Amino acid sequence: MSPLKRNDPSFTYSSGSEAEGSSPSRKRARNDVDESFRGVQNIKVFIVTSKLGNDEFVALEKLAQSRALSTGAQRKGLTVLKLCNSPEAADMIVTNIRMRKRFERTIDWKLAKGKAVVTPEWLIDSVNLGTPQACEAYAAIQDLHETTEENCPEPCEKCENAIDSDNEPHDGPLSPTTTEVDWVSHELEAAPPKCDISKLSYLSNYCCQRPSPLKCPNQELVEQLAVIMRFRDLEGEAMQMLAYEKTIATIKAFPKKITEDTLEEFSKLPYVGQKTMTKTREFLSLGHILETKTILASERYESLSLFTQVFGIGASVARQLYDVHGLRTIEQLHLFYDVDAIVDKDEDVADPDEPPEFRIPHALRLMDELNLKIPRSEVESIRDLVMSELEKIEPGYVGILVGGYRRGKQESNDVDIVIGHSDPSTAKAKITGLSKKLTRRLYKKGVVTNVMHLSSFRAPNAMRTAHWDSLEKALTVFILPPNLKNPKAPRVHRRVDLIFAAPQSFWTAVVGWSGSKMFQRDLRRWAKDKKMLKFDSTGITHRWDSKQIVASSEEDVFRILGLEYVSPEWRNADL
DNA sequence: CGGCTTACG
DNA sequence: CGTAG
DNA sequence: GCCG
Repeated sequence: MSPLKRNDPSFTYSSGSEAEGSSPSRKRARNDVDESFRGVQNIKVFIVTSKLGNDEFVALEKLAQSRALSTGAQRKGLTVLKLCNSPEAADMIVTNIRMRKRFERTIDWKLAKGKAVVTPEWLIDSVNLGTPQACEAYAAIQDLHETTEENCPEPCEKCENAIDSDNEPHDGPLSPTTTEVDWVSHELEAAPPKCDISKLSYLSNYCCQRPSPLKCPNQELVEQLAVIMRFRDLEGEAMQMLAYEKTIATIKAFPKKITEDTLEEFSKLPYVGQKTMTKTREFLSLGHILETKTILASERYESLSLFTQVFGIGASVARQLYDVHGLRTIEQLHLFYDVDAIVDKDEDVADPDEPPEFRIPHALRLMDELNLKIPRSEVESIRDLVMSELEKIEPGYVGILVGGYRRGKQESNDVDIVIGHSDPSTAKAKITGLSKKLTRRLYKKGVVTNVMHLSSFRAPNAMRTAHWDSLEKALTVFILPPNLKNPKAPRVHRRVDLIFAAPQSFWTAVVGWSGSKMFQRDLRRWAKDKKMLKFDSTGITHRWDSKQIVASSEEDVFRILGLEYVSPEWRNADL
């Protein structure tokens, strides 16, 4: 039957996330932000150097620094990991040591009994999953297992769940009994799913209720349909394109290989109609879709695809270039836009303080580089560079890598970072204007070469009551400074999107910018259709009175919407 | 046959 | 119309 | 192109 069977108790109260208080909505009406966004919880972490290589230690330090995590339901606000220099001051001790005797030589045993003593994997998983993990599964020393559980800094619902599922052989994150794990490679791997995907259903009409992996069992069919989808887009058939996007999103969550045996079940899935079935049958019998083969063989598709790869050229301009100007190749585009001449002209008027705007000639020159995939390690380097620059402006900024990286993609097309501030009382002031300030600094350092788009907080809208836009964004081009380890490594221009979020928008921004595109669209569609809520870049608001509902964690966003939590690795509803 | 995310530049 | 997820 |  329908997977949408639950009646949502949270509907009446608009948010199931209130920890206390019998009339949450009235309280919120008084002061939205301060009531719901209660500030920072610091987790102080001490890392034991023994039994860690220097590189490993440095990597762990980086992980623990200025990292924003979401809290559980009981506490509201940001959780920030803080490194500290002494074990006495710490809440948690991270160690790679497993033997009690060796550990006792480093840390006083009585002291350790008052802390949570965990393996490096706790740090890695907590950062990768975006929320502090229950310590129980990560106890480093057998004899400290119980005290570690008791002293875990986030004793919330997750710990209860962990106890509930105690007898279950959870193949969860990492076995605490494992010794000598290759944890550096774990850091690079997609985080293991922590959501309960058994509560999701691939039959839902909304992809935000389905578990969508990065690669599905029918990935080849998806690729074939995606060609038709792109072609519909290029030809300006937006609704047909949308239909293919939805069909693809459905298939991404279908866990069975489509064969003659499963074809009937497949035909009943949402957004799988007659046209899809015809094409799927072709794929089953021929190994490809007939229309896809035709499209791929056409010069028109090849040229239009090529043209739209240039930032600033969409389907409409691409068609005009093809139909009106008769252009076919990138070389012809270069001539058409007179790239060399415009570059010279631009250099004459360039402001040394402000990064030049990004126009089509720039995009053309950099097209080859910008189309290169970015490995996860470089995504992380770019994040580290941005965060260290922010640290110089003022301490307390936090950043989360979002986009495809967060969904587990091994290679990204661009880098997306949501930036906030850990002190909610001053965060708005510290975020306002930061977009321009940061990009200017990075431009002067030679890291940012261009800014394609800058937006800032808008003035209050006269029509609506006290409603500020709470996102700033900077769409930029980066080039990293030479790598000291191998100076000869090629340096490539990269697209980097920086999103600056006020505290009340932080977690909705993280969810939105984590994508996928289709996942985000269906969250908004769900909010509208089922919950009478509006989900936009500023957050979630009631449609009738425009009162904002502030989410205090990523999971809170799902709770507010009355949805099961879906972790980022399962939000890959797009191709 | 209307609707399909939403906003900014 | 182009950008973003 | 598919759903309600």
